[in-house]
Amino acid sequence: MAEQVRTGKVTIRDIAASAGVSVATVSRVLNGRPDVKAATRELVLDTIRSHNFSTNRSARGLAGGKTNLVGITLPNLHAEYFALILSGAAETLYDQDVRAVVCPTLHQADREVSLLDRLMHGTTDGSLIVLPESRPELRVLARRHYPFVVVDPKEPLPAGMPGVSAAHFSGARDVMDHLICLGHRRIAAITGPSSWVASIERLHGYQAALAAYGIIAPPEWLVEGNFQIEGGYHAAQVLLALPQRPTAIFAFNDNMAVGALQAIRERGLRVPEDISLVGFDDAQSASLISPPLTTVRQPLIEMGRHAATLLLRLLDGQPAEGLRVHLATQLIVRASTAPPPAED
Amino acid sequence: MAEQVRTGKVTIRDIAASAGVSVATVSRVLNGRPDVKAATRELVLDTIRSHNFSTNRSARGLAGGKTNLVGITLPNLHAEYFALILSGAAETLYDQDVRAVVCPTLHQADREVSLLDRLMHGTTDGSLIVLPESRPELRVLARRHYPFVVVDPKEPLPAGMPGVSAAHFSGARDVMDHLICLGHRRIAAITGPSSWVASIERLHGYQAALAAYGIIAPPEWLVEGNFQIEGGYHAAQVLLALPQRPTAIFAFNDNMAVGALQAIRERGLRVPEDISLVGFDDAQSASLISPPLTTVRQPLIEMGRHAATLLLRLLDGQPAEGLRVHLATQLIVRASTAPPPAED
DNA sequence: GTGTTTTCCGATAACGGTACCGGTTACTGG
DNA sequence: CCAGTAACCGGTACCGTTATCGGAAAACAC
Repeated sequence: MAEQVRTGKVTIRDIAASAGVSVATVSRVLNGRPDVKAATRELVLDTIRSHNFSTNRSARGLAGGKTNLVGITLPNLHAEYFALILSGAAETLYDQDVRAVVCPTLHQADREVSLLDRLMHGTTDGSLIVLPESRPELRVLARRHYPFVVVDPKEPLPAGMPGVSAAHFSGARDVMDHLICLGHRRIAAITGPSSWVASIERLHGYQAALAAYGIIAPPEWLVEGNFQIEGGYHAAQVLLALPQRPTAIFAFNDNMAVGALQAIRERGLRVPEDISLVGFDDAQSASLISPPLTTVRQPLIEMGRHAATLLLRLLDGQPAEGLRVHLATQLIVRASTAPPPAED
Repeated sequence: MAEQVRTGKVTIRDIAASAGVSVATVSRVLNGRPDVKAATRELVLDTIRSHNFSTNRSARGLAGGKTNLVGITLPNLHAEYFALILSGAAETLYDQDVRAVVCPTLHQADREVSLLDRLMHGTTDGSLIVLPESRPELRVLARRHYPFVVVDPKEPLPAGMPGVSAAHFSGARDVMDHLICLGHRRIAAITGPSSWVASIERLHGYQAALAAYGIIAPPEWLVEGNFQIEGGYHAAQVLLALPQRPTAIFAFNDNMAVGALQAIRERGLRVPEDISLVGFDDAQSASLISPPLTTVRQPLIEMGRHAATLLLRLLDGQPAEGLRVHLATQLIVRASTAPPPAED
C-alpha cells in the first residue's frame, strides 16, 4: 500500500527484502512455480503489487536464455496484404504475452540476411518470416535450430520447416474453372514478379486449368506485372492491343485488376460485357470498385494467426514435424465476370 | 576465416580471446568508441565477422540500462490508417537500428494501462503511442520521465509532452470552404466517435466554417458514425430521410464516405449531381470508387516518420521542449463534389 | 522415537555485456 | 632527460534475473 511510485527501479531484491524472503522465492512466485507455500506466495504477490514492480525483461532474458520476443520480418507494412498478416500474427502473440518486433526489410536482400543473422543472437526467441520470394538462407537458420515459421513459403518447403501458405494453385484454378464455365476460351493473365512464390503457384493453377480443358495458350497471353496498380494498367494495355483480344483477364492480384480496369475503360470497353476481369486476394478495394471484382479471398489474418500459433508451439519445444498449414481460398464471384460477348 | 558456424553461442569473451584483446576493447569496438587504435579495431572487427558474432541484446540491455527497443502501441494494425502510421515509424526506427515492438491494444483500456505500465520497466527505452482517444494515464508516464511521443493526441497536449498531429481542424474547414464556395448551404456531417480527438477537431472545423458563413446548422445535420463503412451507411440513411435533405454530406473519414455513397445510390440519388460527398484521410479507396472521392489527404506515413524521429531525439537525451509537430493536410478535389442542384 | 520422504526455501553461481578505474605506452614541451 | 599529457587498453564490479544445489522443517511410515 506504500504507493511506491519510484523511478521504476524496483528490483526483485527490493521485493525480497521487503517481504522477508529470498530473491529465489520471489523469482519462483514470478514464474508461477508450484513449490511455494500459498501463504508465502500471497505475501510476495502483495509486496509486488504495493511496490508496483514488474520484472526486467533484459535480466530475465539474460538469465533464462529467452527473451519473450519474436521477430516478424516482412517486406513492408503499408501494403494491405502484409499488414493483414501482421495483424493476425501480432494480436495472437500479444495474447500469449509474447512481444513482436517488426522488421520491415523493404525487399533489400542484404537487409534480410544481416537481419536473420542477428535475429538469432539473443535478440529473439524465434521468428515469423513473411517471405514472398524464396531464399536459400532459410536453410542456414534451420540448420542452427533457430525456431521460425515461414508465411507463404516456396513449395515444397524443405522437410521439417514449418510454414503456412494459402492455396494459390487451387485458387487460381477455381478462377479459371469459373471463367471457362462462363464460356471464355481466350483468357489472358497478368502475373506477378516471377520470383514470387504466390505468383508461380497461381501461374501453375492457371496453366493446369487451361491444360485440363485442352486450351492452348499462346505466350502473349501472359504478361508480367508487379502486383501494383500501374503494373496492372500497363500489362492490360499490352493485352488489349493484341490482334486477337482476350475475352477475359485474370490479374494475379486485386491491385493489378484495378489498374487493368482503368486500361480497359480507357479503351472504351466495358466490364464485364466486353471483357471479364478477375483479381486475387479480395482486398478491400475489390468490393469497392465498380463493377465489384470477382476475386479469390485469401484468409490473410488467419494466416498470420496460424503462423503465430505454430511459432508459439515451436517455442514451446514441440517438434516441427507436421507443422504445416495450408489454408483454403475461396472464389468470390461478383459483377466483373460474365459470359464472353458473342463472336462476330 | 574459421567459419565458426556454432550454435549461436559466441560471446564477447570468445572474440576477445580469439583476437587477443580484452573484452573491454571488444565492447568499445562494438559501440564505436573512439579510443581504440584503428589497427586493433580492424582486428576485432575481423574476428567478429569470422565468428559471425553479434551482441546479445538482453545482456546489453541489462548492463547498459537501455534496450534499443521502443514500443509502438496502437489500437490495431489492420486499419489502413494505423498501418500507414506504423509503416512510417517502423521504417524510420529500423534505419536507426532501433527495433520496434508493436502492441495492438484493440481499444481495450485495461490493456493499454497495464501495457504502459510494463512498457517502462526495462522493456523498452521509450514509446510511440498512437492514441486517437485521450487518456489521462499519459500524465503518469510523463511524470516518471518515460520518453514517449503521442501521435494524434488530444489538443492542447500538456506542456512538454511531445506529439505529432495532423491539421484536422483546418482540413475540415477546407472541405467546408470548398463546399460552400460551390454553393452548398445544407451541409450535413457524419462524425466519428465523440471520444476521438480527430473527430472532435474535425467537428470544430466544420462548425467554424459554418459560423464563418453565418450558416445555422440544425442539430439533425450531425450524425455520429464509427469510422467504418457500415457506420457511414447507416448515418447517411438517417440524413437522407430528413425532410430537408442536405445537398452535401461531409463524412469524417473515407470509410464512412464509402458507406454513405452506397446509401445514396440505394436511394436512387446521384453523386455529385444530386448530392455532393466528401471524405477525409485520402485512403486508397477514395481514388478507386466512382466517382472518385473529394477528400483531405493526411500525411500518415509522414506522421509516423516524424513521430519516430521525435522519439529518437528524445532518447538521445534532448529535451522535449518544442517537440511538437503539426502536419498540414491537403484538400484533394475529385469528382464527388459539384454545385448543388438548382432549387425547385 | 527413528528413518524416510516431501515440501519449502535460501545461498549463490551463472548469463553476456557495459562502464568505471587505472595502468601502460608514446608523445610532447621545456 | 624527465615530468606531463594523451591515446589505448585491461581488469573487474556490476546490471536484475533464473537455475541449481542443498539444507531445514514438516509430514509420513513403521
